[in-house]
Amino acid sequence: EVVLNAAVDACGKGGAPDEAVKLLRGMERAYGIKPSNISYNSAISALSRAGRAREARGLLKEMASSGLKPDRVSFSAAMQGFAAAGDRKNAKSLSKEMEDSGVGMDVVSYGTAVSACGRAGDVKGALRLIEEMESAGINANVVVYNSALDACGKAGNPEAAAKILRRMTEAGVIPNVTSYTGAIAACSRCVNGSKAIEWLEIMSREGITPETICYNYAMTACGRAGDARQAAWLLRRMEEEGATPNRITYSAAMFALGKAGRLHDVLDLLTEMERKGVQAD
RNA sequence: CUGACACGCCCCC
Repeated sequence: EVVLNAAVDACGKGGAPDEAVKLLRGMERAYGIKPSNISYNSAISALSRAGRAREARGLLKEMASSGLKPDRVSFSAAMQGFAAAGDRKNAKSLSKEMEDSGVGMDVVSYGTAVSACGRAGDVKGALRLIEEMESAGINANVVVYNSALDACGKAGNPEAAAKILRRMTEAGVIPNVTSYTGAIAACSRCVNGSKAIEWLEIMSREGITPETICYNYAMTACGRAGDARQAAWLLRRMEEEGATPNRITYSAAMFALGKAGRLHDVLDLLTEMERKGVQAD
């Protein structure tokens, strides 16, 4: 039984949702083992991960009609399929069903709902959910705030990001790299390279070492702002600071340089990536 | 043994 559940989970994580569902269906027939909540949850999660949200929700329904009681994990796993697509409506309707069926929302299910807003760039919706969870006595954690920051990133709203960073700090939640990445992404979206660089400095000062992704967003910001010098400077700077440029870094740098007409520099970078063994595409 | 967070170009916004 544990073995079969682990197998269902492994199929899901390995990107084989159909196998996961097949195993779930075969459990009773081939092994005489009734699928448990964990079996269903693993299969639901497999479908959500594959972007098949409606089928995931279908399994959730089926679970209820087959005499099992969907739990918090079942609902969050199904919600995740919609959340990943930024489908707030369906995510919300599942959270409603969750409460209606007597399964309370917890920090993870709220986190999933906030991430639906995050992907959709819906800062207001994200903040509303945070208020709601706090008034329900559930404290938002760093993941929840990060999802709200992701909304600021997608919406290109660095002011809102600054506000959320302040707010989480006041609530005793320490921002991490992902948190600052949201703020930098917001600058990138709104074409503000120098503000992005400011955030890089702020986070370093706070003792959080910027990772490659942070520089990538900052370079994209510079590129969009038409500031190829800053982008090129960031590329050198990140290496000095110990961050490793990846394929996305180079494409952001090349985008910035190309836009400024510095084609020789673009070609130089291509050579440099090859020399460093970064795969071009 | 099961659930939530971040990256380019193009497209969308």
